[in-house]
Amino acid sequence: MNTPDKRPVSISKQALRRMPVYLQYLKKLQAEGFCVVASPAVARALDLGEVQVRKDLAAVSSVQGTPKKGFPIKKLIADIEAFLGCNDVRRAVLVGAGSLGRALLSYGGFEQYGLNIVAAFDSNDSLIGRLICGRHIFPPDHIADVCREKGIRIGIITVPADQAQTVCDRLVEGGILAVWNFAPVRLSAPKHILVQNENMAASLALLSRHLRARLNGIG
Amino acid sequence: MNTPDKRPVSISKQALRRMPVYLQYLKKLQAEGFCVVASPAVARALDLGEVQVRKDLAAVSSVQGTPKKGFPIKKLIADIEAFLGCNDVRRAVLVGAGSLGRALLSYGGFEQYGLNIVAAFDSNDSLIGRLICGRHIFPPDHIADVCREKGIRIGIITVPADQAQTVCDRLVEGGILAVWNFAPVRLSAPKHILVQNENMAASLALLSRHLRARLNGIG
DNA sequence: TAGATTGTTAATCGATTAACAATC
DNA sequence: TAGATTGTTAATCGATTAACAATC
Repeated sequence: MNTPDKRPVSISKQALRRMPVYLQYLKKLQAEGFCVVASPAVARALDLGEVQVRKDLAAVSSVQGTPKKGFPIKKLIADIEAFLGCNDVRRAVLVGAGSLGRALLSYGGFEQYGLNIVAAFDSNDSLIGRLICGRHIFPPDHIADVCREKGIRIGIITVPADQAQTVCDRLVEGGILAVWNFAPVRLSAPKHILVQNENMAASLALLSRHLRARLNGIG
Repeated sequence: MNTPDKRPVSISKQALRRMPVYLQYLKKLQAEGFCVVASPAVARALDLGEVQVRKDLAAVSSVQGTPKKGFPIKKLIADIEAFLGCNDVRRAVLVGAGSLGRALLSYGGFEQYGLNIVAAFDSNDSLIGRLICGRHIFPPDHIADVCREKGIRIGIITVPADQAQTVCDRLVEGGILAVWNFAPVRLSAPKHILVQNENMAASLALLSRHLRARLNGIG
């Protein structure tokens, strides 16, 4: 069992985003047979600052690191998993079984973080009733009912932009608490609902501009 | 024609990430028949700070905004597109035609930002030679050759984690300048290569922890 | 012991927000 | 004119980095 709330660990949003990266790397090290790792090594491997890593790990680790040695990998993995809530399984539904939706359905990697997609919805009649990657496809007007019945907390939106708001409303109606939005629109939702936008265009913009700078010698 | 380098417009990384969001919204407004928009309205619609929007728009707009009115939407769209480099088409290749790879191949939205995926690679024999979403699938050992021949600058990696580094090396060998990496690993590449990691696990971590806080009343 | 690594405090850097004069 | 919105400077906030004493 994990120390239940030693303190309300405060950590920056950015540090939180780095946690899955550490987790990934630590698991790799573990698979390779290592038992202990020091922050400078992690920093080098992941191309991050030494102090940053030291601070991040200190923030989530339940044990102190040993000077000259580092942290026990196994414990660190358990701590990060506990911190991220990988252990409490969270059931989610996905709306929009188009290509992106299916990609997410078939991707097994999210289970590692406790996300379990239990059902999917699509307005396409030819999909309804079918099983895609092991999930039943329901028609969109069942969204609220299914969510309520199964006590779902997370909704994943992978429909086109113009349908996203309607879908969001139905999810909220069904008692969802968090929305992971892949549609390129801002959704409006009650304040207590967390809307996390996945914005690939933003990344693309960054990439595109970097490239431009390189080619033109601007930046 | 756009003002060629009025100044080496400096803008924060965060602001750059917001640009596609503005672009999206402005296009929507334009489609609805609006010609002018003021930053407070944009701020409200996108749930951002007024000053932030004002500053962001001022940074990229080629014309001053008119007090009490705002900005001409058409011009603003053109400016943001020019700023992001949506006009210079950049050809890219994609490696890994699994479910995520196909999702990206079938997604038309990136063309809006000047990204054009011209070929794909996969090690699965049953896919090689086929056409997926209009792109030919080649075997992985042609990566470097194809990139060199076609003068490709961007490589998109959607293979499993353990193959990503090899793929990256081949792309670099083929003269790629930027890598958009969807595999959950840090890639090592020469310093002049831009590696942009698309990290959905990071978003999921944020979402998951928020949800946890809400449910447990931590934060 | 000597040296590497730890945890932490203080300084720096970057981005957001508040405040305000200028303008249509 | 009055009022809304603009652009910009200064203040604040948050995150990273530098510095250093403590420790195995």
